[in-house]
Amino acid sequence: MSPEVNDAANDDTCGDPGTVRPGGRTARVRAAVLRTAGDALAEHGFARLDLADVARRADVGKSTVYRRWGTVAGLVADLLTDMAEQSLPRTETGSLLGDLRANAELVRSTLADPRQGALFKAVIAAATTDARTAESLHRFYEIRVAEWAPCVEHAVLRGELPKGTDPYEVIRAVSAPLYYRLLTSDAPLDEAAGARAAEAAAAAAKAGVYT
Amino acid sequence: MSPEVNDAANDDTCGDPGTVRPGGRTARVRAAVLRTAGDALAEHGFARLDLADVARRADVGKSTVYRRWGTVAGLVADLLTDMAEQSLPRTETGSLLGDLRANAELVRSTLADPRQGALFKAVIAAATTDARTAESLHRFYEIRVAEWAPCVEHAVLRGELPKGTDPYEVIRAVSAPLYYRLLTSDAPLDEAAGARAAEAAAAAAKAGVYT
DNA sequence: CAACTAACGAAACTGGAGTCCCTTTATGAG
DNA sequence: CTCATAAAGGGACTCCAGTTTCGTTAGTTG
Repeated sequence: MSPEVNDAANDDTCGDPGTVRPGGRTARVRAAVLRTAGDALAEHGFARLDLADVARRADVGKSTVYRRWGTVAGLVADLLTDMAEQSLPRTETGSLLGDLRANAELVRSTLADPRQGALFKAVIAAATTDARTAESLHRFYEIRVAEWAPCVEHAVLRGELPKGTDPYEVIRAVSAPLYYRLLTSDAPLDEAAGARAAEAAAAAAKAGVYT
Repeated sequence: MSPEVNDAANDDTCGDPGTVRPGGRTARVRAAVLRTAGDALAEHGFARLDLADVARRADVGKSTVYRRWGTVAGLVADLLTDMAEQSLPRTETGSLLGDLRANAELVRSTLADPRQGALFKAVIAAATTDARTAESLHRFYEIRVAEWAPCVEHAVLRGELPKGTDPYEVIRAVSAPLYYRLLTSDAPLDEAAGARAAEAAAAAAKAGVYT
């Protein structure tokens, strides 16, 4: 199913729809569909998302959506790629704890926001279903983590953390408890939770757990 | 929809199907359906689970499944209730780090197991869709966390941790990075990851983060 | 500014998930 | 053991998500 890469003799311009002629209309359709998909995901969650409804709400032909994205999982994967491209600026406070607190607060406020929180939940749920979607999700988080890793590297250079500390693991340690709470508990994601996440990661890193 | 509790004048024996006459056949059907549902969830994930297929594979009438559980979310909620009842024994090693390591290894090996890991992913995904399912999931984790909280309480009594440490938060801190890795990364959940999770939680707790 | 064609849109079609209704089974009470 | 009925089973029916087809629109190229 779907246009796949054929064995040989296929060196002509044959890509997925949207890649060969990415002109104005195509881009407009993509933007409208992705925005609508985000809204629908945040509203009804991943399971109740059907492409026909997205097409209707985005004022786009139903067959267009099915042709370009095919399945819910495929659409979510593309949405994640789009989200990964929108990079957020990182603040630098000068101390490890300050930086981790800033990161924790950014993550916390995002997840605590009703729309964004629901969207992230839906996207994580979608990734459990489809391998391609999972790959997109993993790449998304890899990019986000990499954006904040320099904070930890600087802390190592300043001597705040032991040499050989894995910067990625420290950043992940900040997010982990927030996501865990979002998914497995109904407790609110308040600012105290964010602060605790940052402090715990800093304490563990200073103890040399992530070397 | 579904038989709900009516306001008044409903004091006769009117419960959801399966509660009034929970005899052999009814219990057998429930067991068969839940087992099959677990298998199907682990195999295809939450999105591709349809009750008709579960009924077929469980050798149970389709209408029976729809009558008793109604929706995929309802079935998963019941499955979670069933899982919560199967309590796992807790080991006690005598030191905080030892206990947390044991807990981490239990969680890690469960999530790393292909079938169990996929099942947990699916169940978490299902909970993002339906409020009742989410409630069941939250209760499940509350029970599991409560089972291990005494380890932390004992550590406080032994003087290993500062007074006023929240036992639940420490136990959650052990699981969080493992679940975060399961859901947002394709890195394997090896034993080192489990050990690190335990050590990080212990270090943070000793630093007084969870007071 | 044509001509070409990639991509979109409208509408008919289809298969299977979910519903309904009636029949059969077997549980639990007397 | 017998009876009343809770619950399961079977199968026809409905409805809509997803597919297919074909005509239309609008980027792209020379």
